[in-house]
Amino acid sequence: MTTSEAAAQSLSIGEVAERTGLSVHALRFYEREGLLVGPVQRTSGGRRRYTPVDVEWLLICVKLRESGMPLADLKHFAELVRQGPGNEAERLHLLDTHRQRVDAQIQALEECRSVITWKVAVYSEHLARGAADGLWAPTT
Amino acid sequence: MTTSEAAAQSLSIGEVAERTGLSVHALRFYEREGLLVGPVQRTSGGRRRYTPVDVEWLLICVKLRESGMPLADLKHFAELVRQGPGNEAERLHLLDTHRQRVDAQIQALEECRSVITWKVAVYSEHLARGAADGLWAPTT
DNA sequence: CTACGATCTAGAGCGAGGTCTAGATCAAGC
DNA sequence: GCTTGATCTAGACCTCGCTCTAGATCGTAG
Repeated sequence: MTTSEAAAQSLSIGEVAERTGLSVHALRFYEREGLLVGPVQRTSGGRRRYTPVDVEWLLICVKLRESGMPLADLKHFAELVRQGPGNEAERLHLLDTHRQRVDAQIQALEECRSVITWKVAVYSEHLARGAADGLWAPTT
Repeated sequence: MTTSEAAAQSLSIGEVAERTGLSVHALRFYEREGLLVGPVQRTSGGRRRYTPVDVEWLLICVKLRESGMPLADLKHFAELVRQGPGNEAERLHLLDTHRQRVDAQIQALEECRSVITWKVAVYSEHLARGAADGLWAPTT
């Protein structure tokens, strides 16, 4: 890839915000916090230029955050990647641990869902019978 | 139910904390914030005594919180219940809206899960092939 | 009666995860 | 050259949801 091709593919912070769903504030915050793998390139004027690899990494960050990974873990993962090859086992462990947490979360949510669904059914049934049943007094 | 039976069934804040998983601090906080349906009864000495109905409500609160309902919504729900019969439609709406959010959350988590699973598979495969493949450089 | 642990109130403090502000600079269009 | 909008930095500020502290009181076991 030539320099001009790289420049053509690179994106401004605003464009990256659009593509990732993160705010420009959050993007700068993530960078300060060391959550990115490399330092973001700058134009001669000092503006950030994100490469497609940067964006790919950010999209993964978004997925990990969305699923509840704390910023600290994300930072740790970024550090491992920065260190380069040799620590793949640790990266794997980090991801797999998180996957287990996500599984637990899904299960917990499904339990909540069934409790809520049951309550919704109770109210629906009551309303379907109409106000005629004036004595019904839901405790909750 | 006689007064003494009610007393026998009632629980101290510590016992309720155990049964609900909330801390005693959180229980007092919830009360202050108006998240409970009624005022908690007190002993002559001023200690709280929770009824089984209080505990049942708290268990529902826990499920709703666990599934991401904000305290403000929980408070709103509690207010509706406090107002008594007549607003069941609104309660239903509140719960059903939340159920939809939970569904969306579960779906989002499942997407995250599949992204993570894929990444885990990539690393596993790499590690299974061993370090012989020295040129492999994961971008993330 | 004395300890000692549980509970009380009011209010301060905290950690996570951003968000926003001020004031300056950059870059593109007219 | 001038205007306008995007971006820059450093750092203050915010919301949420508790958590903790201090100092007093209650209540039970010995």
